[in-house]
Amino acid sequence: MKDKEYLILIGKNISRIRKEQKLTVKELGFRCDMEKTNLIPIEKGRINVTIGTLLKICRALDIELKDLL
Amino acid sequence: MKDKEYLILIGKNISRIRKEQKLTVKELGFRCDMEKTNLIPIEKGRINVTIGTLLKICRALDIELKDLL
DNA sequence: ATAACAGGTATGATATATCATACCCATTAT
DNA sequence: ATAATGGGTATGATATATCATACCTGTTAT
Repeated sequence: MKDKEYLILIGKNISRIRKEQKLTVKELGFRCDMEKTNLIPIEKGRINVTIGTLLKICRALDIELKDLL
Repeated sequence: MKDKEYLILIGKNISRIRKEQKLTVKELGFRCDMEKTNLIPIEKGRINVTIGTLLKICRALDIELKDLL
């Protein structure tokens, strides 16, 4: 799978799980201390996100990193 | 698990799998078009590596991203 | 109608991942 | 002895992830 496809998949998983938990992007941003201007592109798969950032998001959603892959 | 611990774990897995395949850092670098000055800190877990970089390494080692977590 | 909210984009600033080069220290081979 | 090799560090340059602010659009609530 190409990088971009992989990043899009990860982003979709974040977006899906966030919505399942009835969270807005803003609320997720508050939980993991991130800006929505960075979260939205991540959910869209436009950013080559780091492991550290993914871990922050995972903790905010109470999931494991492998749940995003 | 803390970010740093997670990054160290990923790095150890890269290093272990590379050695299992009898590859030097230089050879791995050649395969994934990366510098050893960047690969070594990644194997040490000192760098907050991106998904894109991990995917390059995974392709060079013929493994899946989840194999590193 | 309009105020509040949610997702989304644009942009400039800052932090840092990655590159490129040079160098050090052990170990191994000649 | 020394040349070659492998892991490792230091550093300056470049690319880009992330922050911070401002703004737009559509939807919902009052």
